[in-house]
Amino acid sequence: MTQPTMRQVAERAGVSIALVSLVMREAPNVSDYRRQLVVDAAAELGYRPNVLARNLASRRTNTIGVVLNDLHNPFFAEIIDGLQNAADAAGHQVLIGNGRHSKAGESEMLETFLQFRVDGLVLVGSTASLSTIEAAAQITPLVAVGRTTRSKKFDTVNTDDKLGARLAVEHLLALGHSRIAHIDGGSGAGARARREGYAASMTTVGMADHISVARGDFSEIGGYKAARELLSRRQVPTAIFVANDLSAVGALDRAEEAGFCVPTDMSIVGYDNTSLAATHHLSLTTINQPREELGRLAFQSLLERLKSGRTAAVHRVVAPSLVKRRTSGPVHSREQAR
Amino acid sequence: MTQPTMRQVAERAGVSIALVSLVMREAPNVSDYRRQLVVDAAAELGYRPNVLARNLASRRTNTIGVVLNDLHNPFFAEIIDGLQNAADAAGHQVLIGNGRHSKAGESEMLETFLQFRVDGLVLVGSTASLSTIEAAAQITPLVAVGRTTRSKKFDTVNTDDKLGARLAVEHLLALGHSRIAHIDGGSGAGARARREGYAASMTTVGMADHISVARGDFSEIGGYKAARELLSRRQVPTAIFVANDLSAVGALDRAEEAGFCVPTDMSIVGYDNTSLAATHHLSLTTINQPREELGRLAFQSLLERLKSGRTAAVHRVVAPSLVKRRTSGPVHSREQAR
DNA sequence: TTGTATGCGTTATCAT
DNA sequence: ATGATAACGCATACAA
Repeated sequence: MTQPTMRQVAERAGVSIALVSLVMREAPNVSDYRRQLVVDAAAELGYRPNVLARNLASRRTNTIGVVLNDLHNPFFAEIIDGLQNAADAAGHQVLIGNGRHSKAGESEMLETFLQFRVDGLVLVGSTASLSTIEAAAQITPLVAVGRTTRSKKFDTVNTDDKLGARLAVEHLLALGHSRIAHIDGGSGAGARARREGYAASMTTVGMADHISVARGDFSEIGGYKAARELLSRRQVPTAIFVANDLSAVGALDRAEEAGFCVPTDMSIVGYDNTSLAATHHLSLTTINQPREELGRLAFQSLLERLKSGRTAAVHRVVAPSLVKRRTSGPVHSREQAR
Repeated sequence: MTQPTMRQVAERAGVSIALVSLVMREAPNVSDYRRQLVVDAAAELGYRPNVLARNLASRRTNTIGVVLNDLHNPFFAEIIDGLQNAADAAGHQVLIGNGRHSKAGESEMLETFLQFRVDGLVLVGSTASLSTIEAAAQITPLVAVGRTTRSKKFDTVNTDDKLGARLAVEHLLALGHSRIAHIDGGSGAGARARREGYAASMTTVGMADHISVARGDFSEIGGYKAARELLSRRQVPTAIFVANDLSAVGALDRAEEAGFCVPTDMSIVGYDNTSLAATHHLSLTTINQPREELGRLAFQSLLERLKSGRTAAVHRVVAPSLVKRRTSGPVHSREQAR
């Protein structure tokens, strides 16, 4: 149960601890002969470097911490994929912490990672306060994904959510809809921009009167409840733009439960273009976010601060796109008359 | 950027480093007066304990590592929920590593956690070789979730998958089906037990002739492809029992794409009862696995080894149950004639 | 209750 | 190319 140390490897190989250290770090100036001695001794003993000691001494951990907030949303899984590919290529470890949808949980994870002295921090879908994030960014390079709040202290990577919302609204307008409602993401990351983009687009085309927003929370059940409220309002919408795919599924459920046929009686457009939306069964019209690229760019931001010592904040924005599927269609005359 | 240490806190508070250490660990025998001195000094300096140094010195990390293999499957997210609740209550940190569906990735994550000297390891949905796992279990307490392989070296927590498969088959039999096919999980965790349970149940009721298995891999696309193959066989099944929900969605997609109406022409039963299956839109008949309990029990196993020093392996099994929804129904006469 | 001293397993500097 | 040795930041036995 007690693991061998460099000391024991050194003794067995008949060399100094320093040399073992050099071999472990694959230093160039070690004779092949002694290197082999050390490698063999280590293998025989089952030596495994103690990363705690190594990181303590070297003052680097070669690890970046990712604070996630919703393990249930495939959107985040896909961001991690991109992030991890990039980190792997650069030889960095990725550790994931679960913020569990709560500010407290998120702060706790943040603190844990800071105590671990990670080299960098990635916050994805964070709802922590700006001051919390900035405080952490003071300590270590930090990038927030999907958060539009701009700060001079940390980097951000996100989709142009206002544009995304506009694409959704314009798609529905083109299909003849006017009573287009929105289920938002509450105080979640990116929710505000999508909500504002929706309102702005509606206003631009002279449909400010039809602006109708129900509060959601980016969860499936949140979408369900919001749809229930929306469909019981005096002015029933003919289309709903939902702030993310997960909520859109909930909204879809409620709409069908209430007897609406999608897309005949009701069009629904989601946001994210997760694997969920792509399933043939759902076939959800949605706004694509380039998820892997978001992850990749996040790591790139970190790397720039780590390697090049960049300190000025960089805010990267990627473009969303419309993905037409089966949950949106032309407005129906029966609906028009409702 | 360079963080304060205990030394500086001690100087500022006018006490010894040891006393600062005591205060940080909330030791009982410290005078209120000095405690306050230390607490204030720490706050003023923005002191944050260095977990690397702490863990190195104390030889405990208070952290357990979880190796996940599929971030995209909500099934795992729900296990983590249960695990994390239990760990929180016991004051343990949880760090997650992504094995990324590959043996190599999983081994790498395992190694990373071992180098971090985590107090315990949880493998969920692992496909690593028995020897790899046993080697790790030699070093630190380890529990595998969803892996039926029994070993004397590590604990396991899993659902009785043979029973689960039987429940699925019996449900379909009761609906009048006889040509019941199975899409398996390939070499994935739990796949074998479900496949064997399926075959055994079919045999028991004298339907060994109708045993028909297509290879999947627990992924959505895997389910899609397997269904495509199944539906093109000479004997087209009237029902499919799929090894997990995610694959069942893929199978459902393919069935509908091929013109089958579910459940009229084709019944589909999944496995896991993830949030996915529960959506009104899918409403997938499935076998429930008590996911949070799996997570809770996993942590409990670890805790027993950690606290009580248990060393004998314990294998916990929980019972699955059938959840009837809308993707399964009585066999249709037209189908019978096919 | 508080302080002193040693060790945890590395890295890294400086000799040789 | 290799070895001694001083950090790294903290915990902990022991002393006071």
